[in-house]
Amino acid sequence: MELRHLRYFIAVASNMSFSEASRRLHVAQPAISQTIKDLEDELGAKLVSRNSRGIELTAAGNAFLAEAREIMVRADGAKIAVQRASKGEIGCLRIGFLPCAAGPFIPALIKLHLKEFPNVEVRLHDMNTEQQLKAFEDGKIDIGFARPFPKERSKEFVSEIVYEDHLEIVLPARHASAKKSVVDLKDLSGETFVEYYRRGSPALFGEVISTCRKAGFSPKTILEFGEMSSVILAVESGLGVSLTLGFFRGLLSRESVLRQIKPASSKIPLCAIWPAGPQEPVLASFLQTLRARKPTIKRKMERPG
Amino acid sequence: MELRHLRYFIAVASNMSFSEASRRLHVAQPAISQTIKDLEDELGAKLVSRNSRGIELTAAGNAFLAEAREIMVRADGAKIAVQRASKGEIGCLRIGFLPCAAGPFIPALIKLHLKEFPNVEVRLHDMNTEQQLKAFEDGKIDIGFARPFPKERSKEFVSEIVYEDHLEIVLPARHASAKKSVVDLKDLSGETFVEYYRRGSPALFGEVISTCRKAGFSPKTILEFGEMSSVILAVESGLGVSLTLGFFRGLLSRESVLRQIKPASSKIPLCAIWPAGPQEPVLASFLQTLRARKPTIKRKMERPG
DNA sequence: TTGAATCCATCGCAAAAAACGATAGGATGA
DNA sequence: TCATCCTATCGTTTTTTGCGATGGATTCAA
Repeated sequence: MELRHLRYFIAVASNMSFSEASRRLHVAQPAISQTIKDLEDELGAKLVSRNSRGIELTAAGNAFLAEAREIMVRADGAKIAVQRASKGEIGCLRIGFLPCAAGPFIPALIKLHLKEFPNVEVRLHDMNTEQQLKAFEDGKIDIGFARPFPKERSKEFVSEIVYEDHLEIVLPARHASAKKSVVDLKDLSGETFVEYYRRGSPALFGEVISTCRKAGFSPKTILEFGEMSSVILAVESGLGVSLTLGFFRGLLSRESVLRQIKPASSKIPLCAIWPAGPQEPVLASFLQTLRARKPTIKRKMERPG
Repeated sequence: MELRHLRYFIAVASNMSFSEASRRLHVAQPAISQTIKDLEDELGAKLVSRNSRGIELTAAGNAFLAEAREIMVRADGAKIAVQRASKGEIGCLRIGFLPCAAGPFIPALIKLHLKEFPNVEVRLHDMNTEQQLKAFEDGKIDIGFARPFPKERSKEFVSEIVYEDHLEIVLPARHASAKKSVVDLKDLSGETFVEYYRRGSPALFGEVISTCRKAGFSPKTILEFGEMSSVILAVESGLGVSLTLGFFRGLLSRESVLRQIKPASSKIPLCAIWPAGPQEPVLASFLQTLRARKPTIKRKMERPG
């Protein structure tokens, strides 16, 4: 049985005539007769009773007609589903993101995307950069917002910088250097550094170290905390100073200040990362949304001025 | 697009391999490749991404797979529906019946039939014989329980006697003839006859007349009533006597009696009637039930002894 | 690194299926 | 009775489908 049999049978049943069906289908009448006969033979039951003067459907024919129509509707539905899936209008998009660095702009971005693609299912998974790399290997996410992946893996992925930040220094409000608008990092070589824990963000931690090196020293003591708010609290309690990302300024109270540093750190990018190679339409359309939104994200996340 | 495309695609997607699908389908691998390609061309989207070492479904492919599976299930369902319809297991059976003569056995008969064919939809329509004839012409019923149709229409129908009854006489309990066990109809030639109205059952009415003729007279006065209970009531009120069917004995009170007559009337059959020609399976299976039930119906409806 | 194995795509040809045109048989209606 | 309309059947042509052979690409193992 093929859809052709159903198409012909539906035409015959709808017009109650072989010859009318043949005209509608632009097919010769013997082809219709033959096809209906084949269908009846395969099903093992007469579907049409051929009386003189027109035809009638048997009970089996009526039952089959209803099913056949349903099938044709679904066949059209299948085509439409493919069209829509291939335009990225339907499907599932699994997003990994760094909660601290991407969390602030993710909700608005998703909302924007769903406005245009309301039938896409979005799943958010908060993961650090390391976890995202693994999630890609396991095929668990389609795109990630993370720090750059190790260079040796870069061929497997495409990435695009969403925004960049710098390291700045958090000082207790009463600290001597707090009066300057740009702090010379060398002046802090004797301080205890309070930082976000290494494993949580190796790239960030590494940048802290190398920025100090660039200033000509290695941090004497480093306290690591697993929560950024704990880091700030420690500074405000006078335990030390912290080199951290500018956009954390929102967490500061009156007890601490954020200052630019000299020498400046490298730029610390937050990237959108996805597997190299053929790209699913849901992802492609999401990337379009992301690119359109990027200026807004940059404005929000990068240090003003 | 044909079901073949769906079958092949489902096999490819299920096995995640063209060559494995070709083995399962007992079809050469190039045929699979070509068919999937044709399908993709028609849908205007890649369904399968051919990587080295195995293949992957695209988002469009996944969307299509779900639909395709659904369609194949429904296609099987359509075949099954036809099988069942052609065995009379599903469908709709519209029954016309004489309420007085067929009503008493119809419920049990339907119940019996539905026990074996629970998915048949039964619709009951109470109609007199004349209405049933018209209902057949309009294609409104599939089988009728009625008095025999006029001979000139008999070629269009097949009929089968369900049970037969005789005319008997209903007399007021105090009537002179009520003492006899068999009443000589001649003795009643001067009586008023109270009968079920002619149009309601021409065959029955005609038999009343011809039975009187057989006894050698024409009824002097005939009162017609539209309800059998009114007929009985009239007799019990002393308005006359009534030649009627034996099985109405159930309606009688102490005020009237039912007696056999001499000469006996012709047998009055109640028939199952259906259109000649090809016969729908729902009807065929119902006829089987009817034939199996007929002895019980006869016992119930015909006069004992 | 090389050779064997596996996988999918392509090509030319053969087989099968579908469609066509002609025509026959049956019923209807003027 | 003849003309008309409808469906079934037959033989032929066209289209589709399938097969075998082959090639490029990749993987795995020696």
